[in-house]
Parts: sequence; C-alpha cells; structure tokens
Amino acid sequence: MRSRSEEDYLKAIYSLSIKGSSTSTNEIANALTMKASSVTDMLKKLADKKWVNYIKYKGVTLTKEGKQIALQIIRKHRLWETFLVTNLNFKWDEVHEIAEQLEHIDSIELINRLDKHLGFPKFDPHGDPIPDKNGKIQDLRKSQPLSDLKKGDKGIIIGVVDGTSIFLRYLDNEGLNLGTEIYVEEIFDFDFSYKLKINNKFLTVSERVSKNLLIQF
Amino acid sequence: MRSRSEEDYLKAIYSLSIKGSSTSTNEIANALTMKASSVTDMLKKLADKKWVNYIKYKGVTLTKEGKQIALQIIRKHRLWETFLVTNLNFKWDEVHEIAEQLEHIDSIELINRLDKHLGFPKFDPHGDPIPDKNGKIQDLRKSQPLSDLKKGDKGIIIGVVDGTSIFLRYLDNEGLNLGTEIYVEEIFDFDFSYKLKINNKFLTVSERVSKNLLIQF
DNA sequence: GATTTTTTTTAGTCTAGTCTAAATTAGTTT
DNA sequence: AAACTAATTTAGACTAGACTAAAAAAAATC
Repeated sequence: MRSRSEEDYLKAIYSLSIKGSSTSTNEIANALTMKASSVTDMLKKLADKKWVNYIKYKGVTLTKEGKQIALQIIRKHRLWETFLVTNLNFKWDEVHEIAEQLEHIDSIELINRLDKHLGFPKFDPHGDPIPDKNGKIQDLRKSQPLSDLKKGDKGIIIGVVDGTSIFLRYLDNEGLNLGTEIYVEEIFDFDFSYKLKINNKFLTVSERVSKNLLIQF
Repeated sequence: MRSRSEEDYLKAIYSLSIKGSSTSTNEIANALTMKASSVTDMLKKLADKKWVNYIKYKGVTLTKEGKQIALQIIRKHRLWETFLVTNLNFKWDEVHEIAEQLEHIDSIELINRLDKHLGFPKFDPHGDPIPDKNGKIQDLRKSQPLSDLKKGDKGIIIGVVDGTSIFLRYLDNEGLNLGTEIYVEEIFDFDFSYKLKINNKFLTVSERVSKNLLIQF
C-alpha cells in the first residue's frame, strides 16, 4: 500500500516533470513546502519501491509505475473536482482543498463508478484534462493565452495557467467563467491591458490576467 | 485538528457506550483490533483534549463535545454510504470499507451539500438513522427482530442487527433487501427456522438469521 | 583552475501512534 | 481476608515522516 505522503510526492514530481525532464530536490521541497532533507529521505524510499529513478545529486524522474500512480491520483483529483462542481454546486475555486483529501481515497471501483456517474468527462472544471482508467490523457484542447490575441479576435475561455484560489476567485467575481465568450475590443499599449467585450458589457483586465487565461482557437 | 486515529477512537467509544454507560479499555482495544496498552495511551490524550472522561482503571465515557464529534463522524459515514448506494449503485454490503475512509474527509460544507443532494435522508441503506447537522438522531423506527413474529404475521424489512459484510451479502443473495415485504408462512419448532413468503415465493431462513433481521411493525 | 555560493545529503532529534513485557490494580474465589 | 486471575497501566522500544545543523558535492564566479 501507499501512504498519503508517498502519493503527494509522486504527484508533485509528476507535475514538476511536465516541463523539463529531471526534477530537483529543492523544487520538490518547494512544491510541498517541506525541507530539502525530508525530500531526500523520501526519494530514497520511493526509489526502493521502484517508483522513481533517483541518483544522488542528479535529480529524480518517475518510473513507468510511478508515473502511472501519479496519473491515477490526478485522475481522482479531477474527477472529484468535477463531482463537487457539477453535482454539489461548488464554485470552481472552492474545490481544490477538498479534492486534495478525496484524491487519496483508495478504491478503484469507487472512482470508476464516479467516472461513469459523471458521464466520463474529459476535462475538469478548470479545463484540465482527466486521465482515463488506463492513465491516458486526451490531447489538450488547442488553446493560447489571451495575451496572444490581437484586437478584434474572439474566443472562448477554456482554462487557466495558474489555478490558485485567489486568481480563480477573481475570475468568478468578474464573471469570467469556463465557456465564457470574449471579444478583444482594445489592447492598451502603455500597460498591455485588454479591454474585453463579454455579453455586450465591457471589462478591462491586466496583462498578468491576460497571460493566465487560456482561450480556445 | 483531529487525527484520523483520534476520530476512530471516539467513534468506537460512542458505539460501545450505546448499551451500558462506561466503556472499558479492553472493549475498545477489541473493537479497533489494537492492544490495550495503545488504548490507554490514547485515552490519556483524548482526556487532555476534553473529549472523554477518563479515570484510570475505571473506564471511559464521552464528554458532550466528544459525543458531538462522534455523531458527526457517524453522520458522514452514513451519508457517504447512502450516496454510494443511491448514486453510484453500490450494493449495501459493498460500501462499508469505502465509507470508513470517506468519513474522515474534513469539510462541513461538503457534507451539508451532500446531505442536501441526497434529499436529507433520515436513514442509511442499512436502516440506521443519520444524525443531522446538529447531531440529532431521529427516533428509531419501531421494529422487532423477525424472531419475535408469529405464524401468519407480516412486515417489512427495515434493518439488520449485525451488519457484517458476510451477512449482508447473504441477504442480498437471497433477495432480502431493505423494504422487502415478508409473510411468516410457518415456524418450525425443531430448529426455530422461519419459512417466509416473499413475492409469492417461499424461502426458509435459520433462527440465527431471524434474530438478525429487523421488521417494521 | 581556485574560490565562493548554492544545492543536496548525512547525522542526529522529535512526535504520533503503535507494540511487547513487566508491574500494578481490581475483581473473584475460596 | 488471603490468594489467585483478569484487566489495566507503565516503561521502554520501534517506525514513518517530519525537522535542524553540519558536511559534502556541484555549480557559478572570478
């Protein structure tokens, strides 16, 4: 069996290894808000269990098995988030902490039935893809940050780059939800802020926000 | 915050103290399959937190606060079981282990929304009452074991005394579900087995079973 | 390439929650 | 009430998973 702690490490290593191959001790420590020495300890244990390839001072990668475990945890996390939003009417910025707990519930049967109950969704409420029971992830929908759009372009919001709670709450507040259609009315040169038209109302967002919003094309 | 272990102890003490007031160290150890010495240790910790009244060698009772916590865990357990059966189509004998995990998920908002989603059920799939958000339990539905019925009596199955998995699986197999209407066709003196009529079919159950099945009257 | 800085590992400590074995208290029997 | 038995507690040990501080290795700078 796997401990909750082990699962957290595997998930973190997976996320960090998406960009760039090998992951460093410090990166992991940072992601989990732990000390580097604790990470070193755990990496040895994970290596013993053949879930990671670990060479002292040289960083770590997931083995096939380790990657598969990480994908299953992400699958659980995203399915539970979908459940919370679509069945229990949570807002998409309220579900992360609860899903962090639910993702460790151990029952394959449970998660497969939940998947079926939700209609085998391919994307979670944040627009992130949900791995299937074999760990396969549907190709990401083609998207680009809002900051790549030009004046006069239009598109639909399908996700965010940085899913922190504060940012999601901001979006919700401004009426920027998944599926919202936007039109670029104007781009201001002096600060690269975007004036958007949404349902015939106008809203100006900062450059920072424009880089965080993913638009389908 | 409460650890999972602490919650398990409080729940066990609650269950054991339903019949008889004070609970002994050994009873708890037995219920949790642990050694008595471990229980003693934990009882001291729970007493420090004012969740139990503990006097060395004299057994233990829950404080008001401890009882309230236990009731909330039982509430979560039974709501999750209801969810698993009514929404995910699990059989009632398959849900216990999963609910044992889910009952420790920490979010009051989650459980209240789940309660609402399920239509504020008063009883779980085993016929056990579900405490409300204030810990109030609806009066048990009036019931008696099948073994108290006489020839010619009829009634509806509304619960079981001993909810072990083997027994529940047996019931399911024989078509004895919650809500099933039964008629006592015959009682055999030599072994006190019951011949029942169910949907115009006949089924004979042992004395043991007859003492475990609760019938509404 | 020698020196300094940063990263990583090692060594040793701590806590929660378990255990075994020994000691103590309570309950029961004669 | 003394002696035995059963229940309970104490004392000491272990593991997982975290930490701090010091040592070692790698990377960066001069």
